[in-house]
Amino acid sequence: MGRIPCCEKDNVKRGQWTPEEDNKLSSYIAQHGTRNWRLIPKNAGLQRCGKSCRLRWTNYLRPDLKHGQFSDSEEQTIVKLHSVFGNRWSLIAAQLPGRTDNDVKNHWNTKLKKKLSGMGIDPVTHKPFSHLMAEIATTLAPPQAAHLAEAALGCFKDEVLHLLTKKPINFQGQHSTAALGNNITDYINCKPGEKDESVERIKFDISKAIQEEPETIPSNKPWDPTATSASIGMPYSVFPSMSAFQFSPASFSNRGDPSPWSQSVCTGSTCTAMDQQSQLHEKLEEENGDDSEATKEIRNLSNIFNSDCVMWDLPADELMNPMV
DNA sequence: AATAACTCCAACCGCTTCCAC
DNA sequence: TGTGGAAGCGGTTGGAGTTAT
Repeated sequence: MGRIPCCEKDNVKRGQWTPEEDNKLSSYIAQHGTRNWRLIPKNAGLQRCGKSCRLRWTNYLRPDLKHGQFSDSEEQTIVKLHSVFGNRWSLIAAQLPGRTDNDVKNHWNTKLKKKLSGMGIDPVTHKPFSHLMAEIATTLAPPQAAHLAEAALGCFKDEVLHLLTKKPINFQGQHSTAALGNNITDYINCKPGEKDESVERIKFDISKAIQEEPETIPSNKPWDPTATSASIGMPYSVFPSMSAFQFSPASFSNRGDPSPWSQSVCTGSTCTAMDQQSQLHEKLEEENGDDSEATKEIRNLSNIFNSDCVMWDLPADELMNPMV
């Protein structure tokens, strides 16, 4: 049963490559190219599996590879593309000359994920944790919402604890509007023995929010006209040039991206945000007339979402390998 | 100085996709 | 159209190096 192994496992060496092995592989490939990986180790005089040779070549020996630290702009590109494609490392790496999917994946797992968590952003959805929790509270009806909110708190436990205990975070005004932000600030400032109590308070606020009328809950949604830029509280200062680094459902609706990732992200309340926004726009026009301040503000928000500064609105010509 | 804890990344594993026949 | 082998891909692991206690 199962597949035939690509090589005799007993006769192949595993583990770290020696410089001598690297030389053998590099010089063989320089002469003969990379056709048929199964024959390469045999012909190059290596006791390695063909798969292992391929990996060593593509991830380390290839002359066009860039070794060393990722630059700020490379990190920005990874974050932007990850917000669109998720863990499609090869797709992301294709936009970074000299970087492999393994490089990108490792860098994401060891650095960028923590960086985003430290900024209060969920690295999976690219949304602020507080926004996710508030969204659970505002979009679901009790009693399911209570259980889901509890579960969500459990899911994000590690990220939240990392966020709260290791990194000093500037919630940029979140404290002034969001109850959850308030309690998170309390959590940061409280003594170690009081942390459990703070977690309980966060949970309590979630359940309280669930029981309140939706209108009374701070939405933390950037497309919500009642939420000012300060109340949205996106502390993106880690990437200085990413002031426009905002999550926006507009890109999904504008591009009609059929990828499973977009589809999975573009569900529930986030995907209907533009609909909600346009409905609100119409309603305000009816109530206040076309030139009222409120109507203008909504229009400005619409422009922001439709402009190129939105985080994952990468113009096609900016991509190394435009994706289809 | 010893060692425990943590970080990072190269390499491996197994599943999926591609392609020649 | 179906099949089998090769290549591609993403998740996971192991271990070397570094930092904290």
